[in-house]
Amino acid sequence: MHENGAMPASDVVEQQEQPWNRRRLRSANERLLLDRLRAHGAASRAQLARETGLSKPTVSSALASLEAAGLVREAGTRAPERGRTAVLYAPDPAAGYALGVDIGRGWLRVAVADLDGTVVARADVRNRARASAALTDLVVTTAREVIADSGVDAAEVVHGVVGTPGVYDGEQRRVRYAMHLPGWGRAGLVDRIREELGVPLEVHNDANLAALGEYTYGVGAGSRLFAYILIGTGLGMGIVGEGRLFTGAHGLAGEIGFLPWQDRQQPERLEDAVSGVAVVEAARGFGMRGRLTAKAVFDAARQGHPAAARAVEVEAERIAHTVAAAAAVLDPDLVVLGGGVGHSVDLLLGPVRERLRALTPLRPRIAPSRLGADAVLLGAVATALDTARDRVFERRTAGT
Amino acid sequence: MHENGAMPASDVVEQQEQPWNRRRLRSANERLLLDRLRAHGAASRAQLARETGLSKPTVSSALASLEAAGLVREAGTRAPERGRTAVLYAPDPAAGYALGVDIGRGWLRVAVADLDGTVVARADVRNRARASAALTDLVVTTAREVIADSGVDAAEVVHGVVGTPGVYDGEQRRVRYAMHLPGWGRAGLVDRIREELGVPLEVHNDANLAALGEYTYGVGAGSRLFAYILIGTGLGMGIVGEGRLFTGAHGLAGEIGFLPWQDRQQPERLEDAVSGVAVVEAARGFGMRGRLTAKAVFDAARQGHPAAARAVEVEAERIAHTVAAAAAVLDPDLVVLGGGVGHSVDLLLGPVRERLRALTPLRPRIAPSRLGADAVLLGAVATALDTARDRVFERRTAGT
DNA sequence: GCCTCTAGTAAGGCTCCTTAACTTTATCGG
DNA sequence: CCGATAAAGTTAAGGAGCCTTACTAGAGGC
Repeated sequence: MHENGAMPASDVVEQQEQPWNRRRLRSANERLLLDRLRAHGAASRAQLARETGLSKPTVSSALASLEAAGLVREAGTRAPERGRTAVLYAPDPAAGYALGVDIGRGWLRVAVADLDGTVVARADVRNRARASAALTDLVVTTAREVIADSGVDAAEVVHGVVGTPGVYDGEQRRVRYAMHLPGWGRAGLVDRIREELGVPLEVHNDANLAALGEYTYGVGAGSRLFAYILIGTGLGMGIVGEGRLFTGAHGLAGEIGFLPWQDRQQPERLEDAVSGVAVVEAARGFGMRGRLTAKAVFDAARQGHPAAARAVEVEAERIAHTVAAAAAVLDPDLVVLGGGVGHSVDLLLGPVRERLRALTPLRPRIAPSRLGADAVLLGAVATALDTARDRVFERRTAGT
Repeated sequence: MHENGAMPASDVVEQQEQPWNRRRLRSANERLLLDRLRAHGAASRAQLARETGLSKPTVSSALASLEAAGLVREAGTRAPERGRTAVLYAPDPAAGYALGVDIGRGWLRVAVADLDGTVVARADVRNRARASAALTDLVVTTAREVIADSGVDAAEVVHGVVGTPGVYDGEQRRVRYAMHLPGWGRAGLVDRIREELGVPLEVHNDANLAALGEYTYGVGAGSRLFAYILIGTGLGMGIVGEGRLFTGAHGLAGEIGFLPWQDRQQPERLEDAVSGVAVVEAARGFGMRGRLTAKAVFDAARQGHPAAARAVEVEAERIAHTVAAAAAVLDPDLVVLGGGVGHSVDLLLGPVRERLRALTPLRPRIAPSRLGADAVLLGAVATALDTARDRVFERRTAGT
């Protein structure tokens, strides 16, 4: 189910098939401690011993190894009610860095984060590239600049994730179904970026990453299963269950642009009916004139313009249809609306909920995106961090 | 995501949080060997050592422990090209037994299987119960009979799984949304069965179990992600990814009866439009007369009856709509059609595929159920076996 | 009969965990 | 100010389980 772009993360299943010799035991316990520190924050050795069930000497020695490997560092002290003050340990965020890239139609965004997930450098650049070479160049130079800005040695950037519309086909080494990015479907582009940057890269669908971003940093935190609906130039959905992406058999899960949809009017594909363009078309249909954008229509609706208001109603109904279909198939506990319409979700939320009541008895919580335009970038960072943490651990403990 | 009915399987996540002391290492290696034997069949000690990466002495001693615990037994010999003949070991199927129950509207089916998955006893009984007490009694007495038939000591039946329409609500201790089973929604019924049988029980949705059945014993084997659509009195879908059930946030995933559906005609809910009853209604609408059943309509269509043929066409279109929605959201590599219409899938398959071409560019493989009416029962058995194997391993290795 | 090849066992050593006792350092109460 | 107490952390002894090496057991080829 985990359809990585390239450079797949170390295969968990195979690792579990490995036998349990002593070396793996040691490493498993070090890993246990490190994960605990990441999840619950700094802690003393005695505390870790109590919480993990390991003995105090074991914790001491494992922590010493982790510190020697640069994975963990002292982080202040804490005085208990009475007794000796405890020395606290915390993961060293500077043990490695991850790179996140969001290649969108209008903007290219790049960020570098440390292992704590703190973004240490970032750039947002207009994407005016109209050919594949220009785009790859832009990505490479921007990424280099951001890494330079961060003051981090390039070799410390352990892993990167690129978000893009469409789906990366690892065999043909190219992105498919990315209609809105000119030239971006050519083969070998990602390989070129990877080579020039010297960083292992994965490529993922932007809606999927946005979902992961909302899960890690946003409104999806703690959800058992939620769907992120990205409504912009295109239409996409990302699904996150138990903190992991649900990508389907071929990486096409959530391609809700393909949902069947027979309107009274023309549009045959749902994508054409829900995306930003459709709002404009609907507004025109109801009699609005002038140079319209989706944003303009929403703004007009907010001011009480009747044709715009009706266009928004139509859009809400279509979104409700999408949500209803997703709810019936997936049973999420949360649906997040994001993408280009993010700014206008306040207008849509009420009507969508109302239409939904008429469509289905299932009513998942519906919430606007908290991260807005940053969702994809932060999702890319979060995903890159996941494997970066593994890689750093492996690299640094292997040397010992 | 794993919404068990009750008596949840040992929580994997918590187990992974446990520290790795030597006892767990031993047990992990024994487990590794046992799983390998189950997956790839009988093997010698030397062979296991080569394949798992453990040393020969370790394999020998672990296998000796497993044999002493009754989990593994000698299973003949094999002579290599030259050299000493090897003694083969295989999992002992008689180390424990699992119980599967399928509570359907028309039939109650019960089976007992050994740890190899071989059904050792089975009964199919008409379900004429019209009240909750009668149904629970029928389940209990039938299960007792089957266990007695199998010649297995009741204490050796380690785990059971019950399949039913609807969804089990573990908090309220009752089955919800099971419209077609009179009285079956009352609270505490499952607890009563569990008590009277003295077997730990889980309850799962029938479509979900059917999907698992097709995955384990049927046409879904090896699929990365597939959906089983159960079309009978009701309409349901089970989703299996990487061999595990996908149940959604509240166990309602695949409740495609709730898919939005606006037909030119009346039915508002898809369930009413696709189920067996709907076929009959459609046939009547096209002018068929007499006492009709779904089966009768399909038979007539096979004979060339024009109204019946048109009713089947309509049904195919509705199924195609369902498949298209599932495909867009989930991206399965396989969709299995089963349930009451199972016998008539040959008639539907062609038209469904044809309609699908018009609806969406995504075209997962569509196949008829291989297990037919046994899918739910075998799925229940397979699910029960999963946890039964764990339980038996824990119980028998704990004593050592 | 001897060689070769594979299966399986025995002995010794290594790693890493645990238990238990001990040291260190803090607060509290007189 | 000093001993009692309590918590943090270390040291030392012991043990469980794995690996390596070296061996024995049994089957076939020459």
